[in-house]
Amino acid sequence: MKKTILSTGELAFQAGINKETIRFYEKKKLLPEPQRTPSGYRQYTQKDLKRLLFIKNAKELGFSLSEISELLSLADGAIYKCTDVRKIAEKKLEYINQQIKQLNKLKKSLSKLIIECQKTKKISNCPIIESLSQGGK
Amino acid sequence: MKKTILSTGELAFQAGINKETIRFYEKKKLLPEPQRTPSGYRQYTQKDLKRLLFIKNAKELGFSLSEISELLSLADGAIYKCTDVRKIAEKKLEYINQQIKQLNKLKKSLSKLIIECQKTKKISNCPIIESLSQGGK
DNA sequence: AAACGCTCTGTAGTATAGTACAGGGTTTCA
DNA sequence: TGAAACCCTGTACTATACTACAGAGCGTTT
Repeated sequence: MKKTILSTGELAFQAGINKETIRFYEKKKLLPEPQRTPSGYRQYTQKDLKRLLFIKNAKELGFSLSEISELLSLADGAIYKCTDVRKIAEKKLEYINQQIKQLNKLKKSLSKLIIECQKTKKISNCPIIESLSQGGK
Repeated sequence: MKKTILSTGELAFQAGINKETIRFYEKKKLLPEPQRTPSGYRQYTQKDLKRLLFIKNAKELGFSLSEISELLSLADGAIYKCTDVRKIAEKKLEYINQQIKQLNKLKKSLSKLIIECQKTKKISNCPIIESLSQGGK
């Protein structure tokens, strides 16, 4: 039986997220301000837990908090457009592809330097250092 | 004919780097404290320019400032060991490979969601939102 | 009733890599 | 000589994503 009302600590535990982070997300408007007890303790619901897990999942998919904010606003709308959501995802995908491309380029350059370095018998004048010291890309 | 003594502004221009960044690198010990004129103006040499370009190149190769710091310390040593340098580069390469792997995973997940989203005719209940809302990876 | 643990608030610190600016002094050139 | 252009210092701000902590109040347990 799952509790319907959760304290900050319980919510944090259920979601596997730091308590402070929950307050941080509230400040960032990713989580709505919850009901409070008369003494001021936050009272979260299962809906909040779901939302928090949404954020967690989206983060794992590589979305930034501001992108997640966008996604949440869309999802919060009475009628959100699938295409709007897709647009964000596609933008992210494109960015990820660029990153992969860039990293592959770095990988190539770095691998080349490492191989050169391995072939070198010299103690000093490491090809990696030399290459970094010289101008030109 | 290249000037042998460069002011901060000239060095910045030659290296294609912001003036403030040069002071920042000095604070971070990536650049040594240069000679000064009697009135306190920094006097850089071609050696400093080279070092700055080293930093720039290394950054383009994906090294962080602290890694660059390590590389520079090695290069500064009277006798640095090529293998020490290579170790840093190899560590970086491994990290880059991990990043590529991780990004490829994200790419796959995101592509799948986008394709599902495209197939959907529904206005609401976007598969992307749905997927993010659900638990499980 | 006291102790312990939980929660509250606001502020400040962490890491990364800078950028911007205020308020002064210096150089250069017309 | 005086304005423009440059340089100096220190501090504060940017963005991202938290994390830590002090000092207070609340709630439960013994």
